[in-house]
Amino acid sequence: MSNTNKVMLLDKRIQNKIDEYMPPDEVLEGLVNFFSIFSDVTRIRIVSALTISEMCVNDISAMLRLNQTTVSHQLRILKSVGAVKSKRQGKIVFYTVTSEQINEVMLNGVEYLGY
Amino acid sequence: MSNTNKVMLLDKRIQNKIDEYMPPDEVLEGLVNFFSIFSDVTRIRIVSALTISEMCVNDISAMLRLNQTTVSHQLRILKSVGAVKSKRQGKIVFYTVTSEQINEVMLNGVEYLGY
DNA sequence: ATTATATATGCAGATATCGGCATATGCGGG
DNA sequence: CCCGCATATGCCGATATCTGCATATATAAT
Repeated sequence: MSNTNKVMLLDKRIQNKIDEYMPPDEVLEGLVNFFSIFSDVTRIRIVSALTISEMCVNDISAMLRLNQTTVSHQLRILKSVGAVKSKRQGKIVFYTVTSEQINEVMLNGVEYLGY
Repeated sequence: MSNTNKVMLLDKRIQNKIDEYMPPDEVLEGLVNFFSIFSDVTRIRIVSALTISEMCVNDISAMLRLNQTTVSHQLRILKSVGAVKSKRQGKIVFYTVTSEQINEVMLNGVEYLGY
C-alpha cells in the first residue's frame, strides 16, 4: 500500500514550507558531489595537505605515505569535482586547491566537531 | 621501491609547515564521518527536510516519496553520527536535526556552488 | 488478547567505491 | 632514438554502501 493512502500527520502549512524551502534535487545533487570531497580519508588528507601548500603527485605520495597510483586516482576525482587544479612543469605536475572556500568548509566541520 | 628513496622536491620548510598544520588523522576521520552526512542524496534530502521542520518517519517517507525502510535506515545512520535526534510520542517517533550548524554547513556548500 | 499502525532491524542483492598492479603516456636527458 | 622518471589509466578484487523485502518490536485502540 502506498504512503499516500495514509493519513498525513504533516500539516498543510508545514508541507508548504518544506515545498518552498527544500532545495531542488539539482542543488542537492551538487551538494552531494561537493561534500563527497571530504567523505574519504585519503581524499581529505590530500586536500588538507594541498590547502597548506601546492605539491606534485610524488610529494603528496611521499608525504602522506600513499601509493602513487592511489594519489593519482584521488586527484582525478578531486579534479573532476573542481576541488583542485593542476599545472604541468616538465615531467612534474603540481596540484593546488581551487578555492580558499574549500578550506573554510573544512574549518566549519572542525568547528562543528569542537576540536 | 619505496617513495622515500626518491629525491623529494618538497622543501624542508614546506614539509615542516605541512607537519605542523595538517590535522591529525583522528580529526580527519571525524570530518569524514561528519561530511558523509551529506554524501548521499537520500540522506541530504532527509536532513534538508528536517532542517525546515520536525517530522515523523512516515511523513518523511511520504513527503520525499521514499520507502519507509529506507528512511529508517538513513535516520539510524544520521542518528549514529549525531546529526539528528528523536523523540517518541506514542506510536510516532519525531526526528529533528541536532544543531543549527548542520544547516549552516549546507548553506556553505550552496554558497560554494554558487546557487 | 487481538488487531492495526508506526517504526526498527536482519538479511541479501545490486551497485559503487577504493586501492593496487600492470601498463600506458608524457617529457626531458643523453 | 632510447631510456628513465613522473604521472595517468585500465582493470579487477576487496570492501562498503544503499535499498527493499520480510519480519520484529512498540504502542494504542477495541
